[in-house]
Amino acid sequence: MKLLPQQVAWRLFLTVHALSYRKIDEGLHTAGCLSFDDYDVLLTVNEADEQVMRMSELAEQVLLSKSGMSRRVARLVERGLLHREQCAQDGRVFWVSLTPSGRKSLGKAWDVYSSLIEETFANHVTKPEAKLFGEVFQRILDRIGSVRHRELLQANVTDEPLFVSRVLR
Amino acid sequence: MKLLPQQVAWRLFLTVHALSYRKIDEGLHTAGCLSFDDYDVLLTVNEADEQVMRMSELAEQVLLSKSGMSRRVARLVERGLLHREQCAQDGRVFWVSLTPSGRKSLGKAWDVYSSLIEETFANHVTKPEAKLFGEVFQRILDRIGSVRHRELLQANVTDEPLFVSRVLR
DNA sequence: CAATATTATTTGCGTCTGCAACTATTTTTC
DNA sequence: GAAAAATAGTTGCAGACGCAAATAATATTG
Repeated sequence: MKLLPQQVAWRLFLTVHALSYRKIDEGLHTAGCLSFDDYDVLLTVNEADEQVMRMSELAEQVLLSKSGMSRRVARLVERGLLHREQCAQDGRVFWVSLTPSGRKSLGKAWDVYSSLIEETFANHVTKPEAKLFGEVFQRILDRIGSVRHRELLQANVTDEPLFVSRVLR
Repeated sequence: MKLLPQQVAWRLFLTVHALSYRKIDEGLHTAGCLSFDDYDVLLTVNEADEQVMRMSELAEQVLLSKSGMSRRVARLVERGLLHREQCAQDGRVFWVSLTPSGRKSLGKAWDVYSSLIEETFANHVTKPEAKLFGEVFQRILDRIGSVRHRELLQANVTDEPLFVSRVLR
């Protein structure tokens, strides 16, 4: 049985993801940074309009269940990285935002994370290759992805300090 | 702050992975197939020499902890998909192999899985693009990956019935 | 060849997760 | 404007994981 190049690419895609994911998660851990998972939550809040998000939005974007996010945020609040405040207008809603300490942790993690991206991925891909990757991945997202993720991508051309998210698992 | 094309590619890479992974896992589930995780275990055994593996090898290749694999295999044995037998020469070792039922489940899952790969990935990538992807991903694996994974790749050119593994998480 | 070290696997324990049930707070409806 | 429906978030519970300790079997060593 012969595999198509697309199938081979898929398999390699999965393998590269698994390996680089592990390496980066390990790297962040040994540098004493946020875990990849926590990084993603803080980053998502940081990228939100007004840098504030409600629990359910956060859960949806990070692709964690509501209950999972509820507990994750509780831990991050506990650690002083997030702030969680009941909405005055609608008592059902809770607004989550970064604390100064959370912002600092995010920045520190990004320093480490960005060099790990280079190490495990960017250094092995030429610029034109990367551009093609971006183009094809974007095409895939446009076809299979939700609107939400397309918006996220737009952020890449703004002028603000930026972090690269793993966006979900 | 401006991101390099490699960084943009990385972010899109993660996003595509997260979305397609979810879609495929869901698809397998609704079709009543093996979960992605279990599929990976059965596939790894199926690809092993003599279609037999020891626990620790299996854990290493699927990137699961030894304890995790111990329990996962126990469940799969329970369900009649794997066979687990103590080695006669070395009583510390346990050989894991597919049962006929396990082989059948694997085949059925591949039918579903392969069409899900098309849907979420392959259909959106041209052959030349896929070839470039394969080339670049292989390059990355050669530089950051272990020998083990390179070997896995060779399998893609054999004549045997083949499955594409997600190989790890 | 018995005591010790090493190797392969499993178990105890604490953590994190998702689902479904629950609580709390609006919003709708009649 | 009170009862019912809807919405936002949290908790109970059971499943799965990783780490470190425990077990079981073989290998080494003096």
